[in-house]
Amino acid sequence: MRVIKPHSINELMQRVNNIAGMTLGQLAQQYQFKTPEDLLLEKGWAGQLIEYVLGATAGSKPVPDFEDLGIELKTLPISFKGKPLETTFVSVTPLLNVTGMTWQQSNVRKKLAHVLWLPILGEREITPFDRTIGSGFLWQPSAIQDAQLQRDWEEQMELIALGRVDEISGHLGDAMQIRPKAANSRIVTDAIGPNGQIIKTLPRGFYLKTSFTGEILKQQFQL
DNA sequence: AGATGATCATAC
DNA sequence: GTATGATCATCT
Repeated sequence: MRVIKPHSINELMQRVNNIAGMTLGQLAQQYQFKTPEDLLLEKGWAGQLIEYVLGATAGSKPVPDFEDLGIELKTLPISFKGKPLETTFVSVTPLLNVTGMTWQQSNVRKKLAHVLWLPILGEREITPFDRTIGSGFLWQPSAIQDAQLQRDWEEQMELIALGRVDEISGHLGDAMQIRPKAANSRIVTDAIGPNGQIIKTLPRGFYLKTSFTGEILKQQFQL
């Protein structure tokens, strides 16, 4: 038995509204999911549970979670104060063949074109079972937000194009940063080196900083 | 405390 | 290794 995919945005949002206020544990029981004691070994558990419950279709394919609707699902752990507790992974950072790439055609922009944010009260002192699901909402970047992301993307992708990937750290970027995205720090992938040669480096990913997602929450709930 | 760097599971 | 889902652990 699996959940059938939602056939409209309205249907999707009805499902989202129906799970608001429930705990992850309640939801997990209802759908025969096991709830881990902690997320040490299952960091993606909440996201995968919610995907299943809402009828997401993508699996591990590089397409939006709700492909037909063009919507990407992102769970967002928040504190008691309603602020994001973690950065939000967006996509892997391309390190080869980046000359000529544009923000308009980037994977980051495509991923963030239409996002279903689902806040979850995720303080570490709350066991996964008791974490409460908040009110999910749809979001599309404003012109200002898009420009903000574009600046960060272009600044950091330029360094990569110039063969300076190893100078990149999480300190760069106003709204979006580049950080490691790998099973461990010994994993390597190809990138452009300082002299234009191919070098081995740690795989990276784009992450939205908590200040940026915090503003998204603010704009949504402070109205 | 908050942010950066490191890491975990799974499918292919 | 890459892509999906992210949070953990450590340092400042």
